Amino acid sequence: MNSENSHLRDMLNQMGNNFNSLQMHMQTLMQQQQQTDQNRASEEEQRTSDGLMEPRQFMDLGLAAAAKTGEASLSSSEGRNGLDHSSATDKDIGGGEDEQGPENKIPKSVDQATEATMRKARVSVRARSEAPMITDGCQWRKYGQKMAKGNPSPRAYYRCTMAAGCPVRKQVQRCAEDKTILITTYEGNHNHPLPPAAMAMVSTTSSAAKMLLSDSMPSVDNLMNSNFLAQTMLPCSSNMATISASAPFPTVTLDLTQSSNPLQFPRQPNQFPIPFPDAPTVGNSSAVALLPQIFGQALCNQSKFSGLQMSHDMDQGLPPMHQGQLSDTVNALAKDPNFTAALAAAISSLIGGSYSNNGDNNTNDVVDTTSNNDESGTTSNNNSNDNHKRSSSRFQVN
DNA sequence: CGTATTTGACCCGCGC
DNA sequence: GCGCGGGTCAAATACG
Repeated sequence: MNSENSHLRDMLNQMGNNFNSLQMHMQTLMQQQQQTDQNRASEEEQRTSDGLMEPRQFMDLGLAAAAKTGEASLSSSEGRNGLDHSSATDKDIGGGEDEQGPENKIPKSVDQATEATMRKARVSVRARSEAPMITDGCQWRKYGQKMAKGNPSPRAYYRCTMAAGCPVRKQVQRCAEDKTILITTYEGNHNHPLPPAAMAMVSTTSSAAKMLLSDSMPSVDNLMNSNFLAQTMLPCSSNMATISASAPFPTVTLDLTQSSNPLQFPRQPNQFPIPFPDAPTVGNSSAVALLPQIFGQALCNQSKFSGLQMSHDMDQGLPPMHQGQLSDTVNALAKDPNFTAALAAAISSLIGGSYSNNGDNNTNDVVDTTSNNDESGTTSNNNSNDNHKRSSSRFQVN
């Protein structure tokens, strides 16, 4: 076990280094790409405003409209919240998007754009759970509850109480179609250190959020095309993760339910699936065992997505460096749930650390990946320390 | 008694 | 301008 452990540590170090270099390379390339995209998008916008048909045949027109309005409402909502005025003023002052030449479009850097959207990005997780709220390692305080339209179950609003002034909030609601499914939507970034259990989860879906944002921010075209590519190049049946460009904010949906009935949760027409290969089946009692596989798939997906985007955005295309290596590793590890739980936490923490090293300190969109099934009762929230301890020890690496 | 939850009121954006 | 719906606030209440 020790030798294997050290061997795996080495592998993790290697992966971390590779990831860092890949991440930096990708950022550099994306910055270059955005310059050209800005110009091209502006030209295309002018053409379409002249009454020409949209050339994107595969694209849902509703989604296109939603994505565009989403971009606009994003700016306004940013301004309302007073979180980032700098990014909002550009477009607000500019007024309309028409009649502006390419030189009038202020090219926002990828970092700026991603950071701004990151605050508004949402990560939604669907998980089967009988408990009223799934445990994610953070402490939450309920501050509201509303009946949402079209859903008989109430929607609960929680605020992170691990640190004073932490802006992270989450909404918890049961699925209207299947009440055993708990939909947890996270918004915001933690401004405080997180316990290991939370870190592991944060890192995983922070990757998903980053994937979405880095992809969708530069232009709507990128969002459309890369998702289209993901759909066509990975024609798997599972409906594991979904990127929604529907306004007002970009949302990553991680579906941990793996419903046996694909018709049970009809996909919204303006959502594009990102299928994962070999997705596991999750039952009510095995959600915890799913965790390492979720991590693995998030990592795997991130790698694949990078590859997709690169090959699409850049003519020469950057090889998906660690794709095969990573998926092999993950698949192998996934066969031992006990060990992989710890390992997955280490992997995700490593990746989370690499983000921090890139000057992205608090871009952690937390996501539940566990279902707390050992709770009884349906009206009480469980944020007890017992759960924290259980979760922490579950992911500890010796 | 301190803390967490409940719940009606309130605010705000959006569509008509 | 008005109504609706989503989100938040805060006083009242419950709980340990």
